[in-house]
Amino acid sequence: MSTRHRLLAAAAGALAEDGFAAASARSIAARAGVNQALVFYHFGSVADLLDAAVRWSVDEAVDDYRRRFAEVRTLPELLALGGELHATEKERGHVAQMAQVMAGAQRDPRLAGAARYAIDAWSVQVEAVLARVLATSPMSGLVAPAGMARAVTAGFIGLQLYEAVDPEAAAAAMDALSLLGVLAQAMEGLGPVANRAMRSRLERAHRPRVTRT
Amino acid sequence: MSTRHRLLAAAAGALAEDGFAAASARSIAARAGVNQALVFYHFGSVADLLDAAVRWSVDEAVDDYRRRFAEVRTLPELLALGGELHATEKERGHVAQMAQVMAGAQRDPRLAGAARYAIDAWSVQVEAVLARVLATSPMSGLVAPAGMARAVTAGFIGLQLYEAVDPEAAAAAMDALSLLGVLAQAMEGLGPVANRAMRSRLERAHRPRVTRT
DNA sequence: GTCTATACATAGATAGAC
DNA sequence: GTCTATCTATGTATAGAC
Repeated sequence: MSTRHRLLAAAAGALAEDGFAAASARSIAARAGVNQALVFYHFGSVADLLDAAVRWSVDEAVDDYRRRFAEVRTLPELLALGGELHATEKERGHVAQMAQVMAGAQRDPRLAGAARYAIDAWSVQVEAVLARVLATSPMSGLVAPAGMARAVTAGFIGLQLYEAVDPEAAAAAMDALSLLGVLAQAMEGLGPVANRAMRSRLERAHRPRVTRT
Repeated sequence: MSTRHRLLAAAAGALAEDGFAAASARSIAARAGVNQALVFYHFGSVADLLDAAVRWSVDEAVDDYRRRFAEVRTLPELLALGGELHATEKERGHVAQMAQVMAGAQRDPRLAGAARYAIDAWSVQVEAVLARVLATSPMSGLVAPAGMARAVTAGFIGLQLYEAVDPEAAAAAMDALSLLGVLAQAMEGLGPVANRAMRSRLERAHRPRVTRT
């Protein structure tokens, strides 16, 4: 394993486990078992290293899940996969890492670029699933899969942050969310008549956007 | 305005605008226009000041919205209020501040306490609305308002983080979310027969929890 | 490519004058 | 209560030996 590679992995780990604020050149180098100066030799700056590490590790993580996403056919399946992803990635730290990157990105444009890259990478997967899953639903054509996918991904990151703050409450939140999938799924099997009725209700309710004054 | 008070406000502002990593005793004191040593005189440590500032500012923010939450009667209204809150608080920085606190909380137990306090404060408001709004819905009794409220609040924070990373995409995500409210609202007006049908579908689908092997 | 050594900025925190 | 001055630790980054 090359030093460059070790630094990438160490930076990703430092972000996930120690957080953005503690991801210094010294702590990353120590984690990688190499000298601190090599951070600057290989990547120029800590920000550059973090940027590279996020892109690298997000590519790896998404690759691992690409097949799983492709198998999803229903919304509850998507939520089940989300729950599984939540559990696995809590150990591996990929999503926690993203949360840290997004927090750091609030003031660092370079990290913001990495965060955009990461969210897009995950969202593209979710979007493909949503487009497939919602095609036969009364919601089809009314909801933009791209926007919904971003909402799902961003919301998921919020939940991941919450997980570290209050594990029990976060678990209760995940449980409650599973109902949304059940709800959408229940709409699927309504039959053509009820389906059309539901759809017309949705269209009528959706057009005049809700505005409060 | 007392020095103590100025420090609280400055700490809240530093968190929201400069981020957790940049919220140092010196930068906060500069923002408050007081000497750096006063942070330690009044609060003992930076972590203690941040903790106090978060609790103080969350109490203020929630107070501002208490009445508005109490007026909400439907899910689309809740989402509309959420959108408005998103817009106003982006300027005031209360939710961005929470995002920073949650990011910092990943490794700092004291900040984790503040984060729990903050999420609970918002969630209690959301929970009351959800309990009221869902009472007449086919979902009543199936979804735990407490868990759902936490999911909404945590997800909202994720969206707020996303806002700084990719404003256009975040706006698209908010738009897509508004459909969820419309969806639930459309279920409300289905009439008693369809309502019961929907409810039985939900109950059947919900009981045997979706598990993938 | 990797190391040691070091320059320099900024962090948290405290002592003591006022 | 507030200030100046200072200690100490840690951060980024670079120069130069190997």
